[in-house]
Amino acid sequence: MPCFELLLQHLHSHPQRLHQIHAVLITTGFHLASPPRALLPIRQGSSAVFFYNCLIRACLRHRDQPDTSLRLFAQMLAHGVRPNRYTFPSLLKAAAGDAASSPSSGRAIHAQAVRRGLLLDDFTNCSLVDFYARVGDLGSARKTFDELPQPDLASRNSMLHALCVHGDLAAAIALFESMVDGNVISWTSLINGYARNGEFHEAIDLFRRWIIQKDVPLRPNEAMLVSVLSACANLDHNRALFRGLEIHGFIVRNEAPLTGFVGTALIDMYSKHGHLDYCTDVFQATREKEVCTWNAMISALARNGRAASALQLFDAMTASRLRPNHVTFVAVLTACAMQKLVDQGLRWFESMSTEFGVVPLMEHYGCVVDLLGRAGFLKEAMEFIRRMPFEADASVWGALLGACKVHENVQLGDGVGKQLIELQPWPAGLYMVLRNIYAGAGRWDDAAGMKKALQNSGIKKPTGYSWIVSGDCV
DNA sequence: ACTTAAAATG
Repeated sequence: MPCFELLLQHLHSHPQRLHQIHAVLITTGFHLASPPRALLPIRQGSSAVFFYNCLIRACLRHRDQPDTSLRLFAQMLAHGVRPNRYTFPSLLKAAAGDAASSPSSGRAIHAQAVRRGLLLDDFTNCSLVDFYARVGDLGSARKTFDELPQPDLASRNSMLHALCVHGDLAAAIALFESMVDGNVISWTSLINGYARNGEFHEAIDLFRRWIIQKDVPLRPNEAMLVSVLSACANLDHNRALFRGLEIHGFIVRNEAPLTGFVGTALIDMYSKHGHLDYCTDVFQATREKEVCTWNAMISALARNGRAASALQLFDAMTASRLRPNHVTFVAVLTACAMQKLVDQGLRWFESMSTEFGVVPLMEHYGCVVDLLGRAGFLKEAMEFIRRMPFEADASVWGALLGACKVHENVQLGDGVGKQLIELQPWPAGLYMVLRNIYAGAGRWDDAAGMKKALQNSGIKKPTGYSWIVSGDCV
């Protein structure tokens, strides 16, 4: 196998070729074969570490090869190649993105890092904290972090993000406020933490606080803009629209580039507040449209009663080389449901997997049930649920229930309601739909029972919330 | 020559 020597030399002069080389190695199954035979020529020495580090890094781009990074790591140990400080950050990142990873694989890597004396390396520590948080073990992330004598800014930002993701906002705020050297990433993490935990006002306020910081050179930052705009989109209040408009103005004034993601966030924000004309403007002004930008615009049209235009835009999207994803098809099926285009909707549902390779998720089944149900094909919707490849969840039954309500089919609605009783916990809107069905049929006792059940469940009924309007996928 | 922290559409 002297070819590996050649490969290594080639890598020295053409590092950008790494991905091609890695792809070839994967497809030929080389580095997955038993260790000693396949990679014999690169046993020890500094170039071997470099080679492994590069390959492990390449795993980050090849998502389709699960646990390859861990195999590579095991293999390098088996070869007696010693991992160094460049090894662990990539390894941990790759392992965290691997669905099969668990805290225990992290602990094995962690132990190796300790053995290699890398606990003084900021990069490795930061990656460890991040890894534990990403595989859902906040306790270990916290413990690792707390044991660092002097965590650097990146490690603190990692911890901050971890706390936000796991919903421990109090601890996140405490950490944030203790940081005198917080940077844009720290601010973005907490703004996003507020937003994803439903504290939209706080997210917007923190963004404004950041703007007021005069001594910091304000370079508008894409992640921060996206986070705060999504807070404006999700806040169901007129004030939120004005805040969104302000931020849009801020973007224009500061000549922040209207990237695909910022454009997406703006379209979504205007769409949720019913300003379809602004959505169109932003969509046109966004130069490099991402798939999500198209999705946001298609949903905006569908949501604001322009289903035909939504379907036209979907055609335009497929006509360009972009690949629609599962979100695209939620939007398309929603548009079909609103226009009662049953045949067309069913055709798209069929072709999404056969033609576009997008496997339908629960949401898509919910959309089809909504599509059939709205058009009055209640029996067919029921039949469709029976033939689903997996158990329908509350959102799917809820779509059918909504249709029962619209078409005043108390008998089926009653049956569906009984089905739903099996599925806990109920979404808040469900109680009200059931109540209305019973009330519409004059079954006041049952209706009152539902209202009582809602109160007992302790769920707050969101104001202005309607199961029917929000559609198929609640 | 190889390493760390933030973001979105349903």
